[in-house]
Amino acid sequence: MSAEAYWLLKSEPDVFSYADLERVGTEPWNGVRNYQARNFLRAMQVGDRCLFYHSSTGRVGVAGVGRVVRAAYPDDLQFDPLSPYFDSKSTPEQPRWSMVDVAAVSALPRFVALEELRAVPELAQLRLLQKGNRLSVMPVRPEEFELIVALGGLHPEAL
DNA sequence: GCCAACGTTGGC
DNA sequence: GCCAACGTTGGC
Repeated sequence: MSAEAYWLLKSEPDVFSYADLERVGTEPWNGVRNYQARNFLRAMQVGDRCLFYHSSTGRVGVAGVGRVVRAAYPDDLQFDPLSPYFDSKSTPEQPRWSMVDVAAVSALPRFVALEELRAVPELAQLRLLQKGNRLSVMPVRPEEFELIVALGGLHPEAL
C-alpha cells in the first residue's frame, strides 16, 4: 500500500461549489477531459485528501477539503450522446475517461485566496501557481496540503 | 510528423 | 472582455 496522497480539484462555484459538495455529501467527479488530469484521477486512492479550489469566479481560492471515497471508474458522461462530455471514441469495453467519487470533509473556516497562496514562499512549488497551469486535477505535496489547511484555520491532523 | 488554426481555461 | 498559455485537430 502506498501512502496517502493529496490533490487539488478545481471547480467553478457557479456550477458546483464546496457548499454544494457539503449539501450532496458525495459527488462523482466527472467531465474531466484532459489526459494528464485523467491520469491523476486514476492515481487517486480511497482516503486521499483533496483541496477544493474555486476557479473562474470573483473570489478564487481554496474553500474546503474533500476525500476520495471511490477510486477511478468509467465516467458515465462519455457514453451519453446528449452530454457535452460525450466521446464517440469511448466504448464501455474501452472507456477513455475516468471519474472518482469525492466526499466533503470540512469547509475551511477561513477561505484561502489565490493571492494569499502566491504570497507564501513555502508554496512557491505549488503546481497551481506554476505558469501556464490549467489542469483541473493536480497533485499537492503533503507539506503544501498541511500548510494550506492550516492557513484555512484547520488542524491537518484532525482531517 | 510538422505546424498553423482553432478552442478552452482561467486570472484579471 | 481581454489575453496568455496550452491542448487538440487536421491538412499536407
